[in-house]
Amino acid sequence: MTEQGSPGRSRTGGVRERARAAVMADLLDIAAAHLADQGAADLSLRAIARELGMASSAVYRYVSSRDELLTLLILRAYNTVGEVAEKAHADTVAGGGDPAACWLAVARAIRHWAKAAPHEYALIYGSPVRGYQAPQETVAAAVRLWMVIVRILKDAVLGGTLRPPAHPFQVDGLMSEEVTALAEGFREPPFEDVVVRSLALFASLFGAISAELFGHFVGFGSDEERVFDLTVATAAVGVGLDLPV
Amino acid sequence: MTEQGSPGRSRTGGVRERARAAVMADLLDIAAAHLADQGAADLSLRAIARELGMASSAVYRYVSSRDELLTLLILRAYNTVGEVAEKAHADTVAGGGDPAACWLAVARAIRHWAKAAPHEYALIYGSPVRGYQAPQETVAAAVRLWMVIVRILKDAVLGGTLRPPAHPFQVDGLMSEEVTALAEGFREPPFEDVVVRSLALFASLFGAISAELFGHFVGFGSDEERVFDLTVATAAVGVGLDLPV
DNA sequence: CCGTGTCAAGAGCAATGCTCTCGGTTGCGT
DNA sequence: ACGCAACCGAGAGCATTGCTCTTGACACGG
Repeated sequence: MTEQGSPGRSRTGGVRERARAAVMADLLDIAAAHLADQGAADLSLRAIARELGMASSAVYRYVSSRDELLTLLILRAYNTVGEVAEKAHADTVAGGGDPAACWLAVARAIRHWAKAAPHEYALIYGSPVRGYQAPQETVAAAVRLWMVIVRILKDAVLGGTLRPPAHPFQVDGLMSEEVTALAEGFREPPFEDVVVRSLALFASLFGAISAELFGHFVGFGSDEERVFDLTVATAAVGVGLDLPV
Repeated sequence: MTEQGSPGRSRTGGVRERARAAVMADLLDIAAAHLADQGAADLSLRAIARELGMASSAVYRYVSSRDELLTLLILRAYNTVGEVAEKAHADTVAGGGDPAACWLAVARAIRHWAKAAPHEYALIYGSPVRGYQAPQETVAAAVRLWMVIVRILKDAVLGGTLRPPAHPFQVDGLMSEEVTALAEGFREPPFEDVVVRSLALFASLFGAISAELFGHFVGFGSDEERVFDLTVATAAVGVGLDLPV
């Protein structure tokens, strides 16, 4: 962290840095594997070192602390979920789906990923770990999913498929400048409150997956996939999207 | 837990058991305090023993493992949130509020509790801890909140304030028997899909609080309370409740 | 009034995160 | 081409954790 990471003088891709990068990649892969089948709480630097064939102290050359490792894995997870969302969106658009179909596809895709990698999901959308506080890098990655939501809503407005709210919300000056800038196009009626409604989409997705994954919906429905679809669809109705379920 | 609760032979409140109960209460209080300001991950039996003035090994007379302590705290948290919800509901009903106002009040009350006790909230609604699996006892406590939701919806149907869905969902045989039994009264159109829609209410509440508490909405809105209100209200619109925001 | 059962203490084991120091190696600048 | 500085890995070590086992003491109840 001091300055060992970026040698500065050696601008050529030296042999040493290549080796370092390779070890780093191995380390991250092993860590991701451990995370995947044991969870974040049991992630042990010593165990990783063991599997890496190094002394436990040596891994500190690559990662300054356990928390930094977690941060790296968090970043990785955020980017994965961002890619999943973007891919599902692109695929649906390519298949001729309308915005509502897009949102359903994105929601399903993220749920699918979450069920396949529950510990990674929990790492980013569950309780934050120990004294961890999101570094600025993570927010950029985390915003990718929300950007997909905004894009879907924008397409719906432009395509005329977004049902205007029956009871619009008063949202003057509620959202921050950066956010309204990112969501350009939601200023005039009847869609001036869509930006804040997009958060409901986010929250419902997040809440539905967490509830299912963390066991709060156990025993409620026989077909969890359909329960999920309908849960997400209900929230979407409130935003003005009628999902094809 | 075994049979100590029902003394059997010593029907008189024995001195010994009284002392035991007192120590147990102290232990739980200290554990709750540690949980409150350090989080579940840092909860240490040794630290509790220290504060209790006992040897670390002695606490195992009262609690068989760290996980059992966590379970006890989880139970306590579930009951707290259940009480909070029930009280908010009762107060609003007493104040003459309609079902929509009830749901807003309940949602706000739970958010308020969550912000005051974030670690307890995370304990039950965040990522599940280590190898922990919810014992049967916890589900009864966890269901209290959902029962409040169902009651609100039932009152809305009976009072005629629940807007029928524009596009009803096909829900034949989707929900389990116990659940439909608990939510008696949601079988015939146009409200046959309200039970599954109630899960959307749950998920949106859960998702909105988690998102705010775990930092996923940082920098979005200037007034977090109002963002929360509108997020919950959006999902409620999808269920047929128009919250007074 | 004494035996039984409960309690607490202490030592100890296997882990963990992290630090420090010590050689060995590499590679860049002079 | 060489030497020094940076880098890298190993090992020992500290403080901490959960949990177990054994031992001694106390209190309660017959």
